[in-house]
Amino acid sequence: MEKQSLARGLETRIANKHKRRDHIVACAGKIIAEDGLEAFTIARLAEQADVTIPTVHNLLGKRADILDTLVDETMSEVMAAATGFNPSDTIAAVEDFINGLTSLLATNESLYRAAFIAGEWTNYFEHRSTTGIVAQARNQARLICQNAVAQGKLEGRIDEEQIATRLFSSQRLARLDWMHGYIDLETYRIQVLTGMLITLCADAAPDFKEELLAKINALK
Amino acid sequence: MEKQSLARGLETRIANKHKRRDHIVACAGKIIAEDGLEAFTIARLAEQADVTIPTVHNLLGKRADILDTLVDETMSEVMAAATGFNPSDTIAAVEDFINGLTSLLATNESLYRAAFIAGEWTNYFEHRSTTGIVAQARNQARLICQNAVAQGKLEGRIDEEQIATRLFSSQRLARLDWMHGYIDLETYRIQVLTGMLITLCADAAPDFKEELLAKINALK
DNA sequence: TGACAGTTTTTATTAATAATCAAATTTGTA
DNA sequence: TACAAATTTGATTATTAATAAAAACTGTCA
Repeated sequence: MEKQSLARGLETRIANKHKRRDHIVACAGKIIAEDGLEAFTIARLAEQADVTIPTVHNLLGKRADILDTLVDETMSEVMAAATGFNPSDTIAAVEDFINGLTSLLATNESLYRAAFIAGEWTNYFEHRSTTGIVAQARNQARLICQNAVAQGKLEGRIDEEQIATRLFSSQRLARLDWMHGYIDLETYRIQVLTGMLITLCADAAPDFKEELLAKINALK
Repeated sequence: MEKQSLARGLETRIANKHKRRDHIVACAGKIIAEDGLEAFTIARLAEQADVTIPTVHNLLGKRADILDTLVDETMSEVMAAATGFNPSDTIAAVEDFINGLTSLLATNESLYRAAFIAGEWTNYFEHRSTTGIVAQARNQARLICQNAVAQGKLEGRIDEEQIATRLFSSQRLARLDWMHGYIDLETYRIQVLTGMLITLCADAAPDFKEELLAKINALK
């Protein structure tokens, strides 16, 4: 009896609450995408979402929480886009990875930039963590390396973990430059690709190295 | 006559002003080093420096200007420490570079971390700029590569500019991890070294590659 | 040394922002 | 329509950056 009384309309309310919450998060992304992180104030967000400031806080918590939410949601899209390549064809895997990623980013470049900036700000990419986007990216790099070693494309004279680390780094560093607006998305793509291929060169068996060099020099 | 009147005691005043200014900047570094950028408020700075808030503003301008000043001063030390190696001995040059740099950072690790954090925040490392610490680091990397190519250590099958870019990147990325507190200074040193040596491997002539591999595997 | 011209510091104040609480309102259901 | 509970909001507090104008101080020279 009491339970029924408590539950009266609760489910519907929760569903509505989520809708309103999502709307506010979308507005947050829009503000940051348009005018940067500096412009992202609670007052501005409330205005944009057509609610009052306390409502924003009630639904999403404090400013940092709102950024966390935005970053979380955006990064799950990014994660999804950066998978699905076939790790056994080393060069194709590298290409598919970065092409998939930049294709997604291109769909709303300023929003994704905003989310990455917010992510850096909130320490989302704390790379010791064993879950999340960083761990996933590292695992993908490792997988590519393991396959390449197994196929004799890499000689194994350098620890494959080291190679994987550098593959991952290529992607990370270029992304930072794109995020800061130093380079555009296409340059980002090329730099990641070049960086990864050069890294692979360091331990490549002769035939594979020829293949890599041809690719690298075609990219210039 | 009027000029003399204007100049009355001016030089002494300017000297004193600089002293007071320097003291405040030092306090700023101390605060950030101890409690991070978040703790760095004008009120806290004024208290630490034993002056009032308007004095801080009068001597150093707005908050962002204070950070700029701190970063500028710290980075000129860093620049000085990261030079002076002999670029013709490739491996030694790489080692001297990173050893010189980390030795300096070790003298006041938290302060330097603070300055790098502030520098990222103020976009000090905007890497398109053709002057400053970024350009210098890139030029050093380029110099090392040019020497290596000239000596036949690198085969020149990969554009030496690309190799230089990756040498520079190795340093930059590891430094970011150190700055964020993900890795300690010694790990930073090892990672830069490993990254640079692996990069050189990608285009190394056979003999030089053996030398590099020996170094890399000794580092693990 | 003392007056003073100009610099420096400070008191007082403004403006912007994040965050919270209790009161008023709205919502979904029976 | 009435109700219980969730939601929103007006009002308010606290923190911070920044500034203007008055007060205090400083270094020099007669």
